[in-house]
Amino acid sequence: MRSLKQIRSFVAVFEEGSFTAAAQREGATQSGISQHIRHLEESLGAELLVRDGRGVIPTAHGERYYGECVAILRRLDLAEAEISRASALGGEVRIGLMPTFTRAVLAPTLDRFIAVAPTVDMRVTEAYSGVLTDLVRKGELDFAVVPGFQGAVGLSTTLLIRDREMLVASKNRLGQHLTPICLKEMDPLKIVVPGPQNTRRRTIETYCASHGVAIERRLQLDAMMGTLDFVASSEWVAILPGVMMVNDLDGARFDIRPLDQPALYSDFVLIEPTRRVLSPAAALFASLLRETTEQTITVRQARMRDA
Amino acid sequence: MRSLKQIRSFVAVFEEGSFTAAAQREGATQSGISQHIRHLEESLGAELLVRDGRGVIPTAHGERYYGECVAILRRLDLAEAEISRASALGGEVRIGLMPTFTRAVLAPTLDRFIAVAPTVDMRVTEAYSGVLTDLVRKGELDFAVVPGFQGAVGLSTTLLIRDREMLVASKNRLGQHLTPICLKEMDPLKIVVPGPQNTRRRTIETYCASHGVAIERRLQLDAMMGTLDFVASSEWVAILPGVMMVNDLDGARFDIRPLDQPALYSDFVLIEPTRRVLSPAAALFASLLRETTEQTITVRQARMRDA
DNA sequence: GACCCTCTATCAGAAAAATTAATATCGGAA
DNA sequence: TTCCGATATTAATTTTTCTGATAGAGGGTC
Repeated sequence: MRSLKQIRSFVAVFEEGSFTAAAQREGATQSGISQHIRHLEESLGAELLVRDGRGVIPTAHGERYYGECVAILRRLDLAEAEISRASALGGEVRIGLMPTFTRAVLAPTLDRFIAVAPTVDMRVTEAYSGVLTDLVRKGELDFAVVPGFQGAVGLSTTLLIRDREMLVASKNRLGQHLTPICLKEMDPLKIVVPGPQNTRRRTIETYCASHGVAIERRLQLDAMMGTLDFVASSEWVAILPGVMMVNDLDGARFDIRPLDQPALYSDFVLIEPTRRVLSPAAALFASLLRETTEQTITVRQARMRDA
Repeated sequence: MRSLKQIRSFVAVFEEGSFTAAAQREGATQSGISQHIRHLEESLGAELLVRDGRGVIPTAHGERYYGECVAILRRLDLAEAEISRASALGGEVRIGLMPTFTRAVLAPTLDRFIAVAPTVDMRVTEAYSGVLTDLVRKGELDFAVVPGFQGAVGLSTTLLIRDREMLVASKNRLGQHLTPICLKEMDPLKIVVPGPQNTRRRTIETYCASHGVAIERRLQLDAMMGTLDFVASSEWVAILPGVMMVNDLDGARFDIRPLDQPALYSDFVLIEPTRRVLSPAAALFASLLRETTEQTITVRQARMRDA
């Protein structure tokens, strides 16, 4: 009577907030999902979801049942992972990274990963956090690394790294490379910022507003690589996570100075679907990514002490 | 791909140790069970059970997977119980009791239960522990109360009550009713015992052998009521759990004296299928049964102090 | 309020999966 | 070897699931 398909359908509808979206995610039709939910509700003898013409809202029963269902799916996934993938580093790993990570730490991580797990079919998607979050929830990525945030339905979150934010400008424009800098004491900034849909935008604006940083002009640029290129060849500056800039610590192209008074830190978290368990290969990649990132930060701190 | 039917089939085969028995329990055919297991093994890419011509033996993978599966089924059952049965005292309750319990504590328990849960369809099966255990494992009983023992696959065990064993004889044959008695100091016993398939047989033999109790003659009688009747009208004695004898504390029919030096205690446990969760009604009955039994024991202890 | 847009429910036919009964096969015991 | 009790296999059948089309319900907009 009860089936796992019904449960998976319910979890998908709950997380996506919509039958239609759930159908897409599960590779099914809206009609099929609708019937699964109906049968589930009938056999439980209780409503789980209220259809409100504009999507669905779970009932109290639905909320509780969802929690159990996710836990059950996860446990099943874990049990099966133990048997079939049993420590074999194979299969495919699909991860999502923001440009922050693809710029500098991806390459060395990949080097190490491929050396250890040569047979894994590796796929990296570069996108901004909103897109990555959706892809992870849909199950199209094993995990993604995104800015720390306040949770999302169906995702589990683990802190991967905490990194310092840097003021970046072209060479010889900021003075003492790699030494702390207090923005409040500078001339008004001509600053490049990402669009409002980007989590970083709010972080930066909040920092500037609450610490009296003067801004002369603001330029909205939603391309990370473009931002760096533009900054390198102009008098504009940008605020970027330090982890992006590890290959430019020599000062050949950029002046890089950590924000100070107060320092600004950004969290990056690993998100994965709660209903699933990371494969050994994916878990390995995640730990290598963390290690590599931590090493680059350590290297930078050493350089900063020297400077 | 994976389905709950497959998982339930696997759990049944594991617990019954046989495809054929599992098929019966699940109300399916042996062929269907066989296919479910095959699909499960194929999709996991691992053997779970070794067919050895004389039943099945789980592999190491099978053992681990079984544990997870039971936990998952139980959790699902719990989740659904919370929703559909939500504290409604209804449906049916099927329990199994040994004659030990049906003789004296069943009636008052039923009285109390029916007063509180008048709409429940109540079914009591009287049998010895082996039969009850099988019925519980097959899911045909919600729970049963049997002598404490060393676990069985697929069953969870909870101690219900610990009771003192009594020497029972017809009136005026044992001397001081309700006072402790040391068997070693008695003349050789003419004792009625149950057959070797009964758990009590071993308990009694062990006690007698290890505490120097002399036995003149032994009579094997596998009927509890018959035993009592025979004892009441002869010079034979029996060793019985105190809880059976609460209605005979007045000494009108029997002399009853607790074994002493050392006292002999018997545990009675509640067994239920691990994969399921007791319905609220069943749980209520279990707790009433325990309460009632404890009360009878308390009453007896008061009488014993007086004696 | 009429209209439109988006979402879910329902239905019947098509496809897929589970189930069965019959039978083959295997392994151990006498 | 032969038999017995068990599981595996197979093909036909039954049941369930899935789909595509369509109907209906609920908000937003003009």
